[in-house]
Amino acid sequence: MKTEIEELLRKKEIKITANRILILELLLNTPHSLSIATIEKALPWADRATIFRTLKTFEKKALLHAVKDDDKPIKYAICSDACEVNYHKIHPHFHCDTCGNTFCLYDYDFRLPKLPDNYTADKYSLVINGICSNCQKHNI
Amino acid sequence: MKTEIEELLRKKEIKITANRILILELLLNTPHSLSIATIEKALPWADRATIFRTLKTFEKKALLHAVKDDDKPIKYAICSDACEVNYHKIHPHFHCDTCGNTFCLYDYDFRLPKLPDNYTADKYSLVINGICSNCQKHNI
DNA sequence: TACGATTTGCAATTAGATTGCATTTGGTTT
DNA sequence: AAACCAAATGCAATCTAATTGCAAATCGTA
Ligand SMILES: [Mn+2]
Ligand SMILES: [Mn+2]
Ligand SMILES: [Zn+2]
Ligand SMILES: [Zn+2]
Repeated sequence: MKTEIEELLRKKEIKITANRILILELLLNTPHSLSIATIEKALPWADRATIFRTLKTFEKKALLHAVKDDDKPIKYAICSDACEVNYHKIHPHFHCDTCGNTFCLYDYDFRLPKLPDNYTADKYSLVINGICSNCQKHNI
Repeated sequence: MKTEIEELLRKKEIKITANRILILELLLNTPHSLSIATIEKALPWADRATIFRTLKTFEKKALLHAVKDDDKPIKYAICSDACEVNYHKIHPHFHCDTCGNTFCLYDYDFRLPKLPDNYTADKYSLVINGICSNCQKHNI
């Protein structure tokens, strides 16, 4: 496991450090996006500023992306394999009103409809709110 | 003009005050959403806290809605006529990378595609980034 | 081992949103 | 008109999240 993570960091040209390994491991093992505060709770020995800068580094290297839902602390999630430094695969996100988690919807078939005349688009952000598959089950 | 505004406030059951009239007038006369800071600049005599609470009041009464694009300060825009206290007409927003303004797209034909199994949606937020009609013209 | 470039830890700052509280204001009741 | 009450306002203070400065710790390499 740790080897895979180091491999990933190497591939993205990010210098390997203990902090980075553990933060990346946490993100990889979590099915939803995480905020700095949440990462801080999961890795109590880690410093907030270090987490912040680690996330920024990862973001710059297209290892993860910021997820901005309606809630306050910004969350971060691992990028798709397709993402590179100069190309980010845009995709919708789903925010569950029950568990509060926000998920990346990589397989959701969504395309932007034609814009009004004289408007050009280069990216979008779609956040859907509702109840996630997991909370659906536990709520019967 | 002022009479129309007072009429609108009356219809929404909001007590009429000087602050509210002028803040609402500004929002009505602006084609894009406005942040508290921007309103503060346009109405220098107004207090930030008062603007804040006025916007909250307006929001609660379905006179306007918060617009959350990728940029930091939250913006606010007048609601559509269809909006009521218990029903808000959801619509996409357009953020212009050139002028920085964010517009409501009331006439944009957008419907949420079918979600993955076991996911239910009750609302969404779509923000499109690009260049607006106005900046398009000035950029030839 | 010494050196130079990064990364890290800790404290402090910034930005924006939000609140407490005393005062003012506006409408209503004697 | 004077007293009265509730809501609105102004100003300062607080809170949360994001971000930065700087010195010490690290790491790879000469
Ligand atoms: Mn995502
Ligand atoms: Mn809008
Ligand atoms: Zn859920
Ligand atoms: Zn524009």
